[in-house]
Formats: sequence, C-alpha cells, structure tokens
Amino acid sequence: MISVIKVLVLDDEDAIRSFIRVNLKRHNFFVIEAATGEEALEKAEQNKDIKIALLDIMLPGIDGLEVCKCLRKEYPTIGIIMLTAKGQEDDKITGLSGGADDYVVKPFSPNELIARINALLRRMNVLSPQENTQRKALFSGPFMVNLDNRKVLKNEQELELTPKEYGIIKFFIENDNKAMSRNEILDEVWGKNYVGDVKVVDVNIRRLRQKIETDPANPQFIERVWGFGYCWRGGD
Amino acid sequence: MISVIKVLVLDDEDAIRSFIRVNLKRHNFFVIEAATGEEALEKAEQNKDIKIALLDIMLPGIDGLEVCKCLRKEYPTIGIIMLTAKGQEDDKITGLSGGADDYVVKPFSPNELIARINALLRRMNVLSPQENTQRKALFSGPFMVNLDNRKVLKNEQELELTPKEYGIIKFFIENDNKAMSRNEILDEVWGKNYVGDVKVVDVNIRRLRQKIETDPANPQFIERVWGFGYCWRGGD
DNA sequence: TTATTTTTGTAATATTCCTTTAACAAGAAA
DNA sequence: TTTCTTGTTAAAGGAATATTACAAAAATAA
Repeated sequence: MISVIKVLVLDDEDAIRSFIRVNLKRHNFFVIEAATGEEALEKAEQNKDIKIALLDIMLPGIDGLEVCKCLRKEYPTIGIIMLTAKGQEDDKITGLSGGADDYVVKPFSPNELIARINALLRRMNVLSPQENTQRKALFSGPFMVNLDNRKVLKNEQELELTPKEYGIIKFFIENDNKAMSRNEILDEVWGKNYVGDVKVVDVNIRRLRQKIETDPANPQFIERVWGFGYCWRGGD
Repeated sequence: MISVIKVLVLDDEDAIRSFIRVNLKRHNFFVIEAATGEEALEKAEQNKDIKIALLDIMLPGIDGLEVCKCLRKEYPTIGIIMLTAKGQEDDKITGLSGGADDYVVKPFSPNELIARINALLRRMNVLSPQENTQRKALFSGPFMVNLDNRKVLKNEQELELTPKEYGIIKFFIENDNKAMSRNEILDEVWGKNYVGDVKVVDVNIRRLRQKIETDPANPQFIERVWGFGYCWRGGD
C-alpha cells in the first residue's frame, strides 16, 4: 500500500520552490510550500503528518536553522534535509548539529534530491519493504532504473534487459541530454580494459532500442549523433 | 526550471549600462542597474538574491573596489566581476585581491561578457544541472551552440547540422569577427592530417549558409573575405 | 559434470546519410 | 578582355550507422 508522503518545502525563491514542487509531484510526493520560516512552522502545525522537510538555510527573518530546531523539538520524527548553497559548507555542520538529517548542496538535480529524500525515508524506516526497494532508483521520462535490484521499468512495466543493456541505459540516464561517444560508453559499460571492436556498442544499442523504444525504427530516447555517438533524451 | 538570475550592473556611463542591459536581457538575465556606488549597495540591500555583480572600477564617489569589498563582506556568495578600462591593468590585481572573482577589460564584446558570467555561475555552482548544461554553450547573435549535446539553435529553433557543419559553426563562433583562412578551417574541422582539396571548405560553407542564413544568396553571418577565407559576423 | 539457455561478440550486408569531386557559372579584379 | 576567385549544382563515392545471422562464451539448470 502506497501511502502518500507529505513534504514541506521552505525556500524564499519562487523559482526554486517551483522547481522542487514539480519534481516531487512527479514522484508522487504531496508538496506543502512555505516562503518564510513563520509560514513553514504554521504549515507544520496544520499538517502533523509531514514526513520530510526541505529547508533552505539562507532566509530573511527566521532562517532555516531556526526552523530546523523548532521542527525537531516539536516533531522529533520528521526527516529534515537542509538546502545549502555552495560556499556555505560550514553551514553543513551547523545544519546537522542543529538537528538536520541530511543536506543537499545547490545546485542539485531533481534526481539527486529525490535520491536523498528516498534515502532518508529508508533510514527513517517509514517505508514498507516494497516501497523501500522502489525508492533506490533513477528516473528519466517514463523510465525508472531500480539500482537495488537492477530492474528497469518503462511506464511501470518491467523491461527484460541484459547486463550490458542495463549498463548502457543506466549510464545514459545518469548523463541525460549529453552526447556520449562510443568510447565513453565502452569505457563505462565494458570497462577501460576491454579489447575489441567499438562496434559492439552499436549492436547493443540496437538491441536496447528494440526493447525500450516505442518505434525502434524511429528512436526517441536513444538519439544518434552523427559522427560522434549517441545521446539520451529523457525529455524532462 | 530556469530560475531567473539577477545581475547587478554598476557603471556611471548610461551608454555602457544600456549596452550591458540589452545584452544580458537577451540571455534571460534580470538586470538591476546602478549609476553610483551608493545606489549599487542600496539595490543590493533590496535584492538579496542577486547572483552576479558587474562593477566598473573607475567611478566618482565610492568606487567599484569599495563596492566590491562591501558586497563581499555583506553577501559572501555573490559573484563579482570587475569592469576595467584598458590601461588600468594594475587594477586587475587590486580588483581580484579586493574580493572579485573575475574581471573584463573594456571594451568587451557581449559574448565575452556572457561567457564570463556563465563561467562564473558554473564555478559558483548556483546552477541546476540543466541550467549548467544550458550554459555550456556559445552564443552569437541568434545562435546558441550547445557544447554538451552538440546541438545548434537559431532563435530557439534547432538546426539539423552535419558533423562538419557543426565543426565549422563552432569554430566560427569561437572566433567571432575574425577572418579565418580556408586552411585554418580545414585544420580545425578536418584535422591537420587531412589530405584533399581545400575546396571542400567552400562547399561545406555553402551548405551551412543554406541552413543558417535567412537569405543564403546574401549571407549575413558567414562573410567572405576575398583572397583569404571567411569571417563570422555574429553582429553583437 | 553435462546440457541447456541466455547473453555477447563478430562479421558480413544493407542502408542511410555525409563528403568529396568535378564541371560549370558567376562574379571580381587586373 | 582575360584571369582569377568564389559560388552552385549534381553525381559519385565514401563513411558512418543499422540490421541480421551466426558463433562463441558465459551463465544457469539438470
């Protein structure tokens, strides 16, 4: 049974809140937003079942650290992740000693944020075993790569991938929208010591396309980059 | 999630502020202007989320260096680029030791300024990965060359370029407004070992023009330089 | 172990797309 | 005009990629 997980997001920048909201919603989190420390505490009061709080440290007025301490005191079971800008490294320690469970350094990718939240949820033991496994994963478009059991889903549908195919799609999704040369793929998936023709990449790409593309003759996820290699287009 | 990046521009000359404003806006920066040091500090006070400050050094009253030091002290995470006039080279050291992150020597081209800002933003790590990718790009007039996924846009519209065409336009834009001989182009795009007629350059230029010029019969971006080669005119 | 299945690499062929060549036209300079 | 440079076009040629079949190797099961 998949219970909805409520996440409180505190950041004064609209753009960042919006960025976080969109990405959390995509992963079925219920998002509660706050632009100020006061608002955050208010929202927490109203929603006792918040599981995770994402708190920006740098804020006008009551800052993220204050909010962190208050939340920790009032709701000891809540998971707290601090959002810190690079260069505020010192704040990490401050944040963690202030009762936070983890921190994410801006800029973070949606996938990193999701990964941190999922990791924290796992540590907090609020997940059922199924959910627990489900949350060790990469996401891209309709794909989910479960790093735990090495299974890949497309639209909740399991794909039957071979080890090489799994390696390729994982590498691609880790490098969304970046053109990768055959040799980069070879080094990553086959290892730097591999001796043999680079052409193996082509053949394996072909097999992978056969399995993941809606119309393998007109690939939309694995794009070819003439004279260079291939490029993953998750489309997020 | 393209969050707007606020840039503070301090220069006493209207013309220069205007020049910078126009070009920054073109690249989706939010521009905050100040004509005096006092005004700059005021504006900074009002806009805590300024990411980048462009400060002219030579100013009546509080000069750019003073402003730099104040900003650095009050807002340590802000990125500071000094604008120095040619001949004030000494100021470079002064500027950087005063806490600046970079400097640009006047007169500068819009593209140089944008490139410096983007490079600094990347160093500052304030960009989300997507933005970061977006900013690993070259700009020239309506063109954007994404170095990450090797795509070229003209007015946000993707162009379908072949590898050679991509190589040529990239080389051109890296050398905006500089006449390039056929052999320089050949060496860069085809490689120094290439054996064959230099004429391939002409033919490929022709095809590239076909794809990028509004009126290929009257090229405005790729200009011919009689008896020498070609020259890119981004028009910034 | 042996047998069976699955996965992977190789190689040959086909296909598509890109590059080069070459011949001619047009334009500029002498 | 004559000569040289550049632009245009078409077609040949070549290179990169896709596809396929088969064999080898590895993993799995009996």
